[in-house]
Amino acid sequence: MYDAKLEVSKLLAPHVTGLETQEIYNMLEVPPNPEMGDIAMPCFRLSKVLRKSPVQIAEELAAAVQENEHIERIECVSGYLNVFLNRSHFIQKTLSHILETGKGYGSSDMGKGKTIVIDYSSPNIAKPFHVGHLRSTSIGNSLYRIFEFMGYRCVGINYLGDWGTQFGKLITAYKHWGSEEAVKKGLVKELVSLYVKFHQEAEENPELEEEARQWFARLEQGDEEARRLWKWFIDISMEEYQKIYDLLDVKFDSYNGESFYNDKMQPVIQELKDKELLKESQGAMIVDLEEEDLPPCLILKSDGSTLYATRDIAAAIYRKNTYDFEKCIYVTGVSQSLHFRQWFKVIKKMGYDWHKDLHHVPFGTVSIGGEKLATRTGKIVLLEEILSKAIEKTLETIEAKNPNLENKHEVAQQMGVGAVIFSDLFSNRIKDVSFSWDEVLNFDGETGPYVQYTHARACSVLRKAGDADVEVQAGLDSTLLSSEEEFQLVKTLAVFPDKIMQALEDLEPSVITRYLVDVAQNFNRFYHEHPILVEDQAVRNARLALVKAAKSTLSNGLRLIGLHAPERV
RNA sequence: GUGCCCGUAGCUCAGCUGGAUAGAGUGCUUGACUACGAAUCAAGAGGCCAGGGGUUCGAAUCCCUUCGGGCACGCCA
Repeated sequence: MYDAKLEVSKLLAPHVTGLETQEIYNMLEVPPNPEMGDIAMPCFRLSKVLRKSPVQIAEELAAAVQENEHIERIECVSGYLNVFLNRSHFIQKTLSHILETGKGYGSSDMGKGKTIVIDYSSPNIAKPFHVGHLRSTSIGNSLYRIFEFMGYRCVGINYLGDWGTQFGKLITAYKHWGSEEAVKKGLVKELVSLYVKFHQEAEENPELEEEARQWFARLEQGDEEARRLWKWFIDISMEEYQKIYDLLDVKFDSYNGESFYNDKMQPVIQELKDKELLKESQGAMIVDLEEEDLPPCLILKSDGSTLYATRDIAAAIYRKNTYDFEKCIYVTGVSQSLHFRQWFKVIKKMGYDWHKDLHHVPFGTVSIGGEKLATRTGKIVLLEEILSKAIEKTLETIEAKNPNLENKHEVAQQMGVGAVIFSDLFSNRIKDVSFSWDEVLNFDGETGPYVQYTHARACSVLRKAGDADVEVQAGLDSTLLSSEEEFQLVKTLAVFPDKIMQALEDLEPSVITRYLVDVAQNFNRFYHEHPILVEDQAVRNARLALVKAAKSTLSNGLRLIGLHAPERV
């Protein structure tokens, strides 16, 4: 990949005493306004070392530098050295790289031989799948695709909430008020209402709680009826979740949930004892974290039973042994931050230096109309409902604008679902989000459909160009792409690899989402200003090359955030 | 009470390893379809970057503090 910044650093380095090319590289920045240049070097910091004014340094540097094929000209403006790139050279290098790499543009093999474990989605069995779950699912799925694109082997784990006292409650409720027919008919919805009914009834009949405890105990002891019901509830839930995962186009490599670790916690508890980390406190067993400046981590309740930290620790050790990961990533709500910080430290105290490879990737809370989502109060918006509304709206738009589209239902699904995922991945994951129907169902501006539409538009031109597009690479004369819009678009396309790296380092898919809007805007500006399918074959080929490069970038980027890039919409 | 996070245009958000005149989208007011797709493009209005101190040649960005909001702080996950 052509790296203009690197070329500029190489050019400047010999003239700046005491600084390596790499250091210069890190100093370079992009001017706020394109009219000021393409790459800038602020000279203020050098001022102290060189005992000269920044203005003087910039001017001397500009005079000393031999301009070469990479550079058009250099200007000095109040302490900045502003470099204007040789546009046609830059365009030539950048476009040919993108066209050569195509579907692989932006990818790398940096992760070769390394494994990333990503724990995401992880819904609780017998609970409805709502907007809140979408965040973990979409963020985790995108990280999966980003790491995979960069050559890592990824293991996606859906750590299902398939164990715990809620199953005692559910079985109790089922035995009292449920029936096989009702559950078969109502599925998860019926399970939820049984669960809600349990809580209502338990307010007046506390003995129900005791009954639930007993049912859970029977489940733990392997009681046949309890196991059968438990398994059944899981199957019903999974079937429903699977429909949603299919819609979202999200996959997992493992569905090992909480129950998978039931028999893996005792050895861990023993290990903690052997390492003398376990301490009795108020009847419970804890790991003291005072020297880490954290509250203690609870490992065993006073009745001897395990807690979620126990399970997470056992799971982490199992995953390390099984996958030998480079990183293990947990995508959950920000409310669990302390919990992760605590048990990560327990791993550290156990003497595992891979504790530093454990990463919590928190995201903000979803609220609706200022209120938090809660299954119990019924204050939820089901994801299924959102997706179907979005798909429906997309279909209406297609009927209005492109009624002859062949696979309109498939496309409506890809765009409707895309709109929802896109808006979920648009802002920094840590920000709290307020769910709004207007926003999710708005397809103008910074939205998934806008980017997908732009991509389809590019495809449409390439299609109309017919076999001319075969000549695109050979016929590229980059001096013909001389307009501002064309240059800006190429500049935007060129930073795709940087954006992927940033998203990967920050574990932040929104970097890509926002970048795609940037590409689409630049493409549409270009598209609007310059006719592509013109008579002049040379101009036509040059512009087609640009369109093709933009198309590849858009489609690669969309895949990284989990969206489809349909060729016709 | 303690800790962590957030506060930027009416609204939703970028920008936060310090750099030039703080950017998008949306909404509002206008203009552009006999055109390669108007789910588009262009123009306008809209800001004491929550307030106050400090560090610096330079602060939306770093430090301190106040205010406002969220979350968490032992037997739920």
